[in-house]
Amino acid sequence: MATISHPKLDQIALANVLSALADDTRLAIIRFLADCEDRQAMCGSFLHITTKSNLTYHVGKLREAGVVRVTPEGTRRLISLRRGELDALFPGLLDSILAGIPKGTGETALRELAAEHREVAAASN
Amino acid sequence: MATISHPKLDQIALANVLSALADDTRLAIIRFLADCEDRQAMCGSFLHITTKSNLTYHVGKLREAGVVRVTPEGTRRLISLRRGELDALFPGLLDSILAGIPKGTGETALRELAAEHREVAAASN
DNA sequence: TTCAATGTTCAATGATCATTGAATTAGTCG
DNA sequence: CGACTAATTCAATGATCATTGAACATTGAA
Repeated sequence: MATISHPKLDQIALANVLSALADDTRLAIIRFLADCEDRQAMCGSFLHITTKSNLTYHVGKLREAGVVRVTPEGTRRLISLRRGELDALFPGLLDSILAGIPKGTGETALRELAAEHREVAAASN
Repeated sequence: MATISHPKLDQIALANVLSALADDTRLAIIRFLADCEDRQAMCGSFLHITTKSNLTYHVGKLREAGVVRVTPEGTRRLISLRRGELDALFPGLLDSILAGIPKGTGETALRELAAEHREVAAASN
């Protein structure tokens, strides 16, 4: 496989970053990564969220938007937040988003969100 | 038309807000609104960005996500950022996004993009 | 070399998106 | 009333999205 490509700093666009983060699955991923601090996670760390091929898809989105860095290491891929770079480009953005992710986004959250959805849908008209 | 509906605070979800802001047209709109400070803008204020019916669409998106408040006033609709409410829910989010919107997003950008397009089209011949 | 573990690719599906323009509603003023 | 302004609705289009599962590729280790 060709080497994994990442956007350079000047190729990271706000709209793309927002678009990449505008999804519960991907919010769950970066929330997990933020908790990992320095230690890096691999794709398999997120299997509680969704399936493997779906993770490939979502991690790819995050990578292309410049949110995440993916490093091959043996048979795995180590994934880390591009925190410093994002902070430099959009100060405060990542922090405010991480702080705003509802607790439980991901696995268990799916059922909860489904319930919420029904309530909201019912209430909002 | 039935009264215009807006989500309540507890109905404003991060993913929806991000999704609403993940678009250059809508970024241009909120950038304009932020400049307006207290004074409110109407839909017509954005006709330099795109067409009327397209504005209805985008303003609707922003409203449903809870980013913007729309108030009928005579034959117009006054549009304002729900700044205080968003700041309370997601401190720092709106500011960091507003600060990160590239200068020229909107109108002028359209011409630039069109120029780019022509170049690309010309180059691929 | 064979195996198991880890991810990727691909095609298909259904959903949602952004854009367009014509027709329409709604409010205001002469 | 009738003309005017502001904005919405609607249908159509093409694009992109998220999800799924089966088949494939890569690596390290037995």
